[in-house]
Amino acid sequence: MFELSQIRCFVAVAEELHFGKAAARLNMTQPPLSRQIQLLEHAVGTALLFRSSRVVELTPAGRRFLIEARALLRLAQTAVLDARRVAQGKAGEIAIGFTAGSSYRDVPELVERCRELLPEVTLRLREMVSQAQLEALLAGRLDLALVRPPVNQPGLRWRSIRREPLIAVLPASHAYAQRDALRLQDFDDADFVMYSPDEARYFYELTADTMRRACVRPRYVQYVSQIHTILALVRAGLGVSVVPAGTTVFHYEGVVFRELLDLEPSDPVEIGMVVKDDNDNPAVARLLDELARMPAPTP
Amino acid sequence: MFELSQIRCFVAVAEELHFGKAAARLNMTQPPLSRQIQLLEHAVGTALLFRSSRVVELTPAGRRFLIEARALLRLAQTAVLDARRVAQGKAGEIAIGFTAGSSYRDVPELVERCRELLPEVTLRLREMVSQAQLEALLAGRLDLALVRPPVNQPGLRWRSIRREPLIAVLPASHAYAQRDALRLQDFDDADFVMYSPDEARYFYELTADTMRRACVRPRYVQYVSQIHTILALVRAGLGVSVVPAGTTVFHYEGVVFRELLDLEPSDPVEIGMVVKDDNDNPAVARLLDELARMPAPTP
DNA sequence: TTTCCTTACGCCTATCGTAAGCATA
DNA sequence: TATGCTTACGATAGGCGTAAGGAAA
Repeated sequence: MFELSQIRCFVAVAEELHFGKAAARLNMTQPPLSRQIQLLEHAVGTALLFRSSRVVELTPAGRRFLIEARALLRLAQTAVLDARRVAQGKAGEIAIGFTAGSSYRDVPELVERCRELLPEVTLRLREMVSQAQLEALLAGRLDLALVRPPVNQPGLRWRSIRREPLIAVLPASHAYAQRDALRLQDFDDADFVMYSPDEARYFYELTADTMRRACVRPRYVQYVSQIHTILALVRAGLGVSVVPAGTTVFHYEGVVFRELLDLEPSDPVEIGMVVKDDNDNPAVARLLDELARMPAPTP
Repeated sequence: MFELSQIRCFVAVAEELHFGKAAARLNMTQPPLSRQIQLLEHAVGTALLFRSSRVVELTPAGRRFLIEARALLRLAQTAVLDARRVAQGKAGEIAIGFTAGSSYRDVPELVERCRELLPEVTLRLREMVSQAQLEALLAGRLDLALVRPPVNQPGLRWRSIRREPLIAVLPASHAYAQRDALRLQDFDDADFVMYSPDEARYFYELTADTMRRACVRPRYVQYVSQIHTILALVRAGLGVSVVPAGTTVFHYEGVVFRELLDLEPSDPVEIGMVVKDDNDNPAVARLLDELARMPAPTP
C-alpha cells in the first residue's frame, strides 16, 4: 500500500505538472520523486500521469485520484488538529449524569454554559440515580455527575455549583398566602406534604433537620418523591410544604411560593458536580476551569 | 507528518488494545510497533493511547483520532479502487459535444445508453457547433462529438451511429396529405421551405443534392436553420419540406409526415460520433466498445 | 513472578542524491 | 542541442527484529 509521503509527491507533481518544479517544492531532487511516483502508480495499479520528455499531464485515473489524494491530505491534517483540540479540551465529548431533580434547571443551565464556553464539545446526557452516577464516574463511564451532597467517596471530587434557599409553597387559597413571607414557626402543627425518606432522602433530611433545628413540628400527612407531586398535592389542599427556590420556574397555577425569613443556614439546598480525581478527559478539565473562572450566577 | 503505515499500526492497537496482539495482526513484533505509535503520537502532538503495564486504552484525543484514522484508511482504499475503475473505463467522465440538431433524439439516446452500460460514468454535455466540436476534440477538451458527416480531419475517427430517411412534411390541409406516401417528383414546382445554406449546410446540401439527382425543382420560398422552424412554416401553409424521419417524435399539430418512396440512397441522413484517434480516456474506449458490441437500434 | 510495554542495539531494506542515459522538440 | 524524465549506483537514514529493562498486578 502507498504512503502519505507519496500522496504529497503526487499532488505536488499533479499541481506543477513538472517533476523538477515539484521536486524543488518538496525539497528533494527529481530522481527520487520520479521513483516515488512510480511506486505509487504501482500501488494504485494504474498510470496516474502521462509524461513525455516535454510534457507531463494527468491521466483520467490520475485526475480522479488527485481529488481523493487532496481529500486524504486534508483529512490527515484535520485529524491532527481535531486530536489536538480534544487534547486541549476545546473539543471532544463529556458524558454527564444527572438526577431527575436536576433536569429542570441545572442540566439546561450546564448545557447552556458548555455550549457557550466549549461550543465544539458534545455532551452526552444520561439520567441516573445518584449512586449509579458515582459508580459510573469511578468506572469511567461518566465524566461528570450532577448530584446532591454529601459526596465523600475516595477518588471523587465534589464542587458545589449552586446553593439556594427553601421557600414555602401553599395553596393559593391558604390564609398565609396573603402574607409576603413566612417563618418556619408558621409550619408548626400544619399539615405538611413531606419528601419520601427513601426516594427523596436529601430533601427529606434537609427538611426534617431544618424543622428540628427550629423546634417546629409539622404534621407530615404525605410522603412523596417528586417536587411536581408536592405541588400537585399542595394545590389539592392536602397541606403546605417547602421546595427549593428554583421551583418557581414552574408557575404552577393554584399554588403560591413565599420566602422563608428565618431559614438557617440561609441557602441550605445545594447541588454540585462530581468528577473523578484522575479523570483524563481534557474537555472536563477545561470546563471546570472555565466554570471556576466565571462562576455560575446563583439566582 | 505521519504515514499511513503508522495509521494502520494505530488502528490495530486501538482495536486490540494490546500491543502484542496488534503486532501479531500486523505481522511484526511489538517493539517496532511501540516505536511507530510513539512517532505517530509525536507527529500528532498529543498522546493517543494510555498504557500501563497491565492495560492499554484510548485517550479522549485517541478516540477522536481513531475515527478519522479509520476514515483515512477507507479513503485510501476507495481512492485506489476509484482510480482503477476510471482506468478500466468503468467510471470517470466523458465530455460530449453535440449540435443543436442532435439534442432531440441522439443526445438523449446516447445518455440513456451510457447510463445503462456505464452507470458510474459522468457525462459532461456541451452544445457546440460542429467546427468548434472538432477543434475541442483535437485539443482534448472534448472526448466525443456528435456531428453530421463528413469528418475527414486527420487524427479524428468517425463512427456512424444512425442513418435514417428523409420524409416529407406537409400542412395537414394539403391535397397530398390524403396520400400514404409521396415521391420526390411531387415536390417539382412546389413551394418548398428550404434549409439555410449557412446555418444548416448539411441539410441544405443533402436536400439540394437529393432534388438535383431526381431532377426535381421545387421553389425555395424560405431558408431556415432549425427543423422546428420548418415545421412552423409548413404548418402556416408557406410550403412543404423534407425532414429527417426522427422528426416524427415531435407530433406537431397541423402538419403531417409522409414517407418518400423513391429516395436514393434510402437513408441519406446520417449522424455519427467522432473521437480523437489517441484519446486516452478509458471510459470513451469502453463506451465505444460496448456500443460496437451492442449496436444502437436504428428505427 | 508473570505480563507486557519500552529501551537498546545491530542488521538490513529503502530512500536519497549524484551521475549518466535517453527521448523529444 | 537543450530540456527534462528515467535508470544506475553508492551512501545513509530509518525501520525491523532480537535482547534486555522496568513497572504493575
